[in-house]
Amino acid sequence: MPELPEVETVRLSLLPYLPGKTIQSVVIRDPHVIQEPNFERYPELLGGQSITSLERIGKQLIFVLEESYLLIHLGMTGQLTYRDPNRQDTKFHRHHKTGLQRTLQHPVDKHTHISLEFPDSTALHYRDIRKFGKWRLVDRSTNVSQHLKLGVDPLTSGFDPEFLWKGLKKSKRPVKARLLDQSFIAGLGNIYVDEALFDSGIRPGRGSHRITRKESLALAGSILKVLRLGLKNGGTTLQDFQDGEGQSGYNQECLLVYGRYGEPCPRCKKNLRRSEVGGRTSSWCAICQK
DNA sequence: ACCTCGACCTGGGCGC
DNA sequence: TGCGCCCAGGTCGAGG
Repeated sequence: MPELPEVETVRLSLLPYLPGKTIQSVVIRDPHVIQEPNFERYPELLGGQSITSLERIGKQLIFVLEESYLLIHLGMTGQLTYRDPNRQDTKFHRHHKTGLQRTLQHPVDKHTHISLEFPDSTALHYRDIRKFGKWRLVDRSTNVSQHLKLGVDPLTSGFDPEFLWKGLKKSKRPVKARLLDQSFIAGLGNIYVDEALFDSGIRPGRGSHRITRKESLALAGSILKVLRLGLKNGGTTLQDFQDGEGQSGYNQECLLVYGRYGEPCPRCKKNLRRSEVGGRTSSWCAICQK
């Protein structure tokens, strides 16, 4: 689920609430997603620290604490929601599948594995159905990009057509697989890669090293275009995604090719093809993408 | 050094 | 209604 626009949507939605809050207690119901250090030390290490700011590199969320970085990756189904018990439930806005209210009232259920509790009785809940998410706690001296082997975030100044072209030249794998490599570009996933490749007219199976300089220029623009659109639409909600307040995104309504194989191409009307590229299901147009 | 593949999980949708 | 199969936004590590 969560690619760069979804993770950024979560970050932005939590920004009004978390910075300045002090972590009073940590409730761990299922330590499955906690990587390092051992989860038993979390209450001791996190308790009493306050949250300075919230940052993001690619799909990685970074809680900047006084003495640590709390690194949270949402995996496929991770959700972070802020609960304020003083806010009213809004019964008319329940998620059609999960039943979760679209307010600040994310109730603890069997998938809510970790909660950070604050002195004002509000809390940050981590819910993750498939448990592919990961929590890590590292020292503030850590270089997060280096530590997690993350490449360039496309929404930063390090990302430009020249960087893209040079990076694409280095691999003979399919261009789609290269774009999904988080140590090259941090933040793209299956949805936005398919969308960007369609927008720039490039087949996902083309050899990465065979993408021309001119195509890289178009592709760089398309990547930014689809990511910004996703962000503007509050992320793509296929099943589970919601922001920190429980709101679904609506970018799924703007996807042109992802998951639409068999349907007519929005540009030429010939049916979109489906194939497996880099181990991921891909949707593309044999006419519009070369 | 590179790449492909399966594993890690749970749940939804579909065909029978 | 129920079972079994396939599929899903993402990494990771083992092995070729």
